[in-house]
Amino acid sequence: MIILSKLADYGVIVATHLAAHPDRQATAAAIAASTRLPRATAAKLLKAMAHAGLVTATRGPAGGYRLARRPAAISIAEVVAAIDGDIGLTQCSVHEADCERTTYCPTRPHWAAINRAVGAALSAISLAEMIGPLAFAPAASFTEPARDARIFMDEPPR
Amino acid sequence: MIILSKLADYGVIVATHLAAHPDRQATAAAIAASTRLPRATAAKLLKAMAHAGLVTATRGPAGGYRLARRPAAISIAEVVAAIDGDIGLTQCSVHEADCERTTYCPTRPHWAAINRAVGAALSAISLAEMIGPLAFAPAASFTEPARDARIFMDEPPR
DNA sequence: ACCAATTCGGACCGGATTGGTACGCAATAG
DNA sequence: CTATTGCGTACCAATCCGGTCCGAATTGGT
Repeated sequence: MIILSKLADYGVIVATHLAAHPDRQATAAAIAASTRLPRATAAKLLKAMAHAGLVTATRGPAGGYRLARRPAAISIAEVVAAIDGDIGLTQCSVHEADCERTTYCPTRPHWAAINRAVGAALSAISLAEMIGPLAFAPAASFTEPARDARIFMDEPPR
Repeated sequence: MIILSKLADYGVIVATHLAAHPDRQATAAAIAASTRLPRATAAKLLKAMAHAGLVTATRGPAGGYRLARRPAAISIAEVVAAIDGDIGLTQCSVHEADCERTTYCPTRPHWAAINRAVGAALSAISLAEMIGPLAFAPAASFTEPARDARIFMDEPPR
């Protein structure tokens, strides 16, 4: 199974590209060319990110997109959430109301915990870190998972 | 965005139900009734798990399903993988060949690391733990994920 | 001050994947 | 032998994803 949608994946690529040139103002077409993505798709992604406040857009000639904050202040989780919506493992993590099993399903509280762990993993890495070489723990400690805990937690979110 | 597919979610519910009664031999119909799932769907899930070797099936009258191992020896990751296939964040994590961006895309190594983290989170919890109360650290340190953000679990859109 | 080029913004549509179902076959216990 | 149960295949429906189109806003030139 693939966790991230293609669009979310592309969105991170676009955001990373913007982070690599934080000073320049780039048009949607230029970004599409640089990332080898279809123009319309890149435009759609940028639109979503602008809506979420991650990038600022200026119209008219000499317009274009630019990151709204410093690359180090934008996490992967935010980019993904801007495109695909909030992150949740299961249906009931996102729409609690839709799950009529709430009362007797014993798995729900556990999902919430795993949920936070996954979210933390995506929140812990910023666009700035995405540009350079591996900047955070290479997860060597995860090869043997060892229950009980603190799964990702060797990486305090800054 | 929802990470687990509905079927994978259901699969965990079914597996958890089996783990709650490890001695009993349960028919697909009985499991479906207990979990309030459609019979055909439950059967499909059980078949997939049997194929992956997580449950054993015996046919004929008085047949049914049973966990192949002790509940503590089956991880959530295995159940999910049995139904949805291997876990990967992005397309290129699963089919490396399909990504022609391999050479210049700077984000790929990072994905692999996050990938391991997610996999570890799902591998770290077993069916046995899924039955009882929260058995591992609820990741309380991440409840405030950083900066403005508040990415998860609040639920604004729509 | 107007016009026009350029750029973003929202609505729409086709297609693929997923979720769910139905039917016929194989195996086993009574 | 027969009834019950799982096994496999094939099929249908629906949601969601990915992509394209056309309209709205803004700046720069004239």
